[in-house]
Amino acid sequence: MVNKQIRRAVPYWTEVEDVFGNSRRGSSDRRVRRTRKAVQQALVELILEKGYEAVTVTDLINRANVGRSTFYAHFTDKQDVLFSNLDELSSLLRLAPASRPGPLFAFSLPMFEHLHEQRRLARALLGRRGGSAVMARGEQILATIVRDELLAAFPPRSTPPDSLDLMVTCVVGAFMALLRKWVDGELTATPAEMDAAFRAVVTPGVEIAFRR
Amino acid sequence: MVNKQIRRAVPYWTEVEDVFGNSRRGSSDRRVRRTRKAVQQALVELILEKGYEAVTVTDLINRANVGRSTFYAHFTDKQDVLFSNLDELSSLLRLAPASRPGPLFAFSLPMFEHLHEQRRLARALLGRRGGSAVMARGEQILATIVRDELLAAFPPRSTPPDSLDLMVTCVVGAFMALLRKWVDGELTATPAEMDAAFRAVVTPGVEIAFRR
DNA sequence: TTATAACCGAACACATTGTTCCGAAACAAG
DNA sequence: CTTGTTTCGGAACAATGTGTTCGGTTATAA
Repeated sequence: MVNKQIRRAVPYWTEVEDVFGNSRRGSSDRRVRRTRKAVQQALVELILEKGYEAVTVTDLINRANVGRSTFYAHFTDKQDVLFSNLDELSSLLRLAPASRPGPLFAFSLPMFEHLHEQRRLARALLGRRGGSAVMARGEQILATIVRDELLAAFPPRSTPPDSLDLMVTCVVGAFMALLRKWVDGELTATPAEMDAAFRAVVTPGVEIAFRR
Repeated sequence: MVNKQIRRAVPYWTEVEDVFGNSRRGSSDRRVRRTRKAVQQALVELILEKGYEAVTVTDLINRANVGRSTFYAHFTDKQDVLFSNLDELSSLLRLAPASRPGPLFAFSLPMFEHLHEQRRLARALLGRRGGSAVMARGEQILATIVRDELLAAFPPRSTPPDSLDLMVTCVVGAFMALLRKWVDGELTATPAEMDAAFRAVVTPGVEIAFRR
């Protein structure tokens, strides 16, 4: 009577790692790919319709036409689905070699351009209707990028480290604020214009602070 | 058998208005004041312990030692309690005459100072563990302040209006990012240092953009 | 073809929300 | 102090959402 069969969905998978450091997988079984994609797409649709907070797991499985037990065989949470969607956006955050000499904040333009192409997904994940978790993680990643870039561009001795933190926070905060309003459609501008505005406000202050 | 008696808690109240434009009241009945304050304090405590999202209404009424029906006689939501707490912080946002000549972004230092005094409350309401609604509203209010300040300091013709929006977004984004990390204790600095860092990064870019 | 794994869906226990009701207690006014 | 009013407490309730279990069915890969 004891059920010794281990019930595992998503078995023979190869490991991949997303921007969160979580392990994600690419399946060999067609059913698995089908189910996961259906749920992910359903989440994006529902976020754009009602906002992330308002989306329930019941909504998801109805929209995706997936059984309840099936859902929980693949994802632990609503949030798990949210994060799984980030695989597609992760490449975007991986650019920025950080040690290449050049103009400051080189990540800006490519990032705006990439988000422009993925408008729909970006809006769902990064906009106000999306959960704040994605933005928070993006902020974190961007902070290390900016920090490394500044340390590479200027001799580390010229500034006390805690002052550097303050500066990084300012720069990242300005960028993320621009980005959020842009994907939400509250700002109408081309990627080039966004990049120009960001750099115009932020760069002079940074360079003066480093007395270049 | 019909209950014609209108059951209203919180009756003979004088109107007040908070930063959200909602009407709040100061009661003459001691029981009412006692109940409201108990719930508000309970929320602050619980936010600092578990974070806003994790706090349930049941948690609130247990911590505050208040009956369930009593709670719903005073507040509609968890969020309603959150907003009601803002009365204490509202004065902080009301400063900034906006039309007085002087250094740019004069709101910055007083705001950091005031938040430093109200450390505990500020952390609960504005920090990561607090709901994002408060931050969102603060951002909105600050945006109009910054916008008015820039329009007052520079002739409106010198800049296209949509470019102004971009700049305002940058400035507000930088400030709010600093503020959030500061109240969360991720940044250790005095109010004066916070103000200096904010102005150092942001001011040069703004003044150059307006070719002063 | 066949063994296996994924799927469906119902049923379940549990938590949370917001409402209703009534007796008890606190309050303010006279 | 008495009296009429208002608030409080707390149980009970329906409604909704979550996450788990399990037996039967179907799709998949080899």
